[in-house]
Amino acid sequence: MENRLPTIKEIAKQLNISVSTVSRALHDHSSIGLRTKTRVQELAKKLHYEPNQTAIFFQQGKTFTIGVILPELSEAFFSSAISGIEDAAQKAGYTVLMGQSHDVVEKEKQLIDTMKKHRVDGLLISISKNTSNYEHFEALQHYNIPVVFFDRIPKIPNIHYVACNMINGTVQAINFLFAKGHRIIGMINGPEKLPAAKDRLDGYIKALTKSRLKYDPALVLNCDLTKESVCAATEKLLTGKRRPTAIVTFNDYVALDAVQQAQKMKFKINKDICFVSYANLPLSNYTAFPPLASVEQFPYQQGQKATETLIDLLNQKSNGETETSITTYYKIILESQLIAHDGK
Amino acid sequence: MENRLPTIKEIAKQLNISVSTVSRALHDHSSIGLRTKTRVQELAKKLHYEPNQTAIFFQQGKTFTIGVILPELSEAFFSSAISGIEDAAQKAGYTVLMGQSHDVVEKEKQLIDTMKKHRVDGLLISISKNTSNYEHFEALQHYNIPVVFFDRIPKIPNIHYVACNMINGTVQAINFLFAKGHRIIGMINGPEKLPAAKDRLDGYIKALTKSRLKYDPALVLNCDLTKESVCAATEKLLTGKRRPTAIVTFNDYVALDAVQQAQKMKFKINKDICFVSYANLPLSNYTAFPPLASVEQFPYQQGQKATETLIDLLNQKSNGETETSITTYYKIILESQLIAHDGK
DNA sequence: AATTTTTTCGCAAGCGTTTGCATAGCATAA
DNA sequence: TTATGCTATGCAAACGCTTGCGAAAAAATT
Repeated sequence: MENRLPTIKEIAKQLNISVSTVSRALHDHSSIGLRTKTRVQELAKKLHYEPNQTAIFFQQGKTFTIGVILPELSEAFFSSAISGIEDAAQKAGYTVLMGQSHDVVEKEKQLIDTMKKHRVDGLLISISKNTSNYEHFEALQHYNIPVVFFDRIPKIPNIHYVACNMINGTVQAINFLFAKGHRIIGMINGPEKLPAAKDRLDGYIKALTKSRLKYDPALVLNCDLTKESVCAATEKLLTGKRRPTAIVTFNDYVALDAVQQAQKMKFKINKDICFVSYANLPLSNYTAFPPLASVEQFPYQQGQKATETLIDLLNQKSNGETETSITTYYKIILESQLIAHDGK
Repeated sequence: MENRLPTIKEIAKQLNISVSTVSRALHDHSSIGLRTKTRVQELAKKLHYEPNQTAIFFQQGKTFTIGVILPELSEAFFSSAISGIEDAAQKAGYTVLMGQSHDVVEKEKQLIDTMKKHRVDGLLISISKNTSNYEHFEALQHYNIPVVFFDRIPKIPNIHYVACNMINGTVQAINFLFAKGHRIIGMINGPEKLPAAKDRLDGYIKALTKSRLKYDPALVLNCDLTKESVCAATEKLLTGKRRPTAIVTFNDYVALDAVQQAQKMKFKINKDICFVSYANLPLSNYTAFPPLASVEQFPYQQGQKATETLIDLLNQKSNGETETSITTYYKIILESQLIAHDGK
């Protein structure tokens, strides 16, 4: 009952032909006679033959596998992204190997190692928020394995990436609030290091200037996304000298925490104080006081797009474009979009 | 600049020794002299040598990869589960290859094929809700590749699985409502086909009987989880002859939709009508009228546990236990648990 | 019938690694 | 000195498959 999987060698022996003939027959090669072709194919089916991909991968030096490294699979943003990635990969005949860094740099390095050893054809990476040293990414260049970063992009030149432009979304958000009559608008931003936080701030300043409102740094606070820091920031804003009538928060979770804190401080939501945020989570539809609007970042599409460009790169590579000829780096920016939650 | 990755053969040539010596040196084999060992290791480091896993996989017939097939990555339950899976796999030195079936059977079959071809060492599967024909799973037995099902289990004998017992959780839920004085308790269940739905119903009946309440089939409705069907079910329950004062819903999303519908019908939530559900999503903390309580199904732990038992099986296999000797099938049941949301 | 073309197939190398076995060199013990 | 035992290394096969090239067989053309 030793159920060894059948190989083409097996088939060849049983049919008294050579393995090369079997191989070609299974690939419907033109140089194989119809008679033997069908004989081979029938026996293959009968034996439940399945080509050993590991042998093929090895033989061809290509695995049709793309590695994905991201911080946290259970986070809504990333689970949408990975969903888009997997869909796009599946469509192109690739499978995805994945690992989560949990935002710890050491794990991120390990994962890169694993992926390298697995000989993934390419890599999709959203970097850990604690990563400030990028040499393990740069090392990948030596190995000639294409990388497309998404969402969380390292600050190094000459990389491919797809990200969502938060600036425009932020501008939309501010304009939205401006149109509603708000003139003092605060912001609870994320960790300063995050590029995503910088984008938001840039958009914030840009929109204010356009609306001829003055930019007051005291109205912008950073938080580390923990509930405590969000509450602290909220409290500080709402007790400050210039009390904002609206606050833009880093994401929906921050918004929810901030709302709670504001309520605790006896502020009337959407009356004394309004919130606008990012992410556009579905839950917004259900909560008591969802942000008035939320900037959608299209995680699924980001994942999808990143995968598609990676596969593009892979095709270029196999089409003989030498590495040196690849001088263009994909820098794909999706536009974020403000989604207003029509307050019934 | 043709950046071919260095091989052990390269190293051998440069050092004028044989590949086997290099191989052994890199593995710190005892039969290699210290002198050559260090020479090899140093050159390897200098050349940035990385063993070609694909060759090793092929050679060893083991990939240290486990395949995961589940319906939808972006669903909260599954994204938690996959997070647990990945963590457990990573800990054991495995990587995970994954695909989503989007609940379409054909894709599920394809994925199994892909996984088979990739020669994953084992498989973790949560089946599509539309799967009623299980032969593509049974075929896996022939290939001697271990499978552990989780959460959504096919109804076939002799399989390994880990699931969460919804019966107890349901009993807890009903008892919880009973203790609050409710005597007419409705249920908006999921699709009848789903075993998960059966569990809930079983628990429902069991608890009612224990509390000496009579089981009224009119109080239990099935829905297909779409908003429309949920609303329809809610309306039907709330306009029925015996109007329930509490409703147990299939999951938190269903609960939220039902709450909306009830509000639209001018019912006062938590006064005229109460809700209890499943999933225990974090968002419950934020919504205006979260279910009074929710049955936690521990998706992360399920994923983790499933992975651990799969790896157990793999170890048994490599330890020479013949397949015939494996007569015991793991049937691991986690107990669900009612989490009350202390209504402040 | 002789020759060319086409069809159909086999040989063998190669992909990178591991590993059982053989074999040098060399020191130690008899 | 010779036999014995290590130590350190090399040889070669094996894993399953693909593919360039050559060759036999069959068919078509003179």
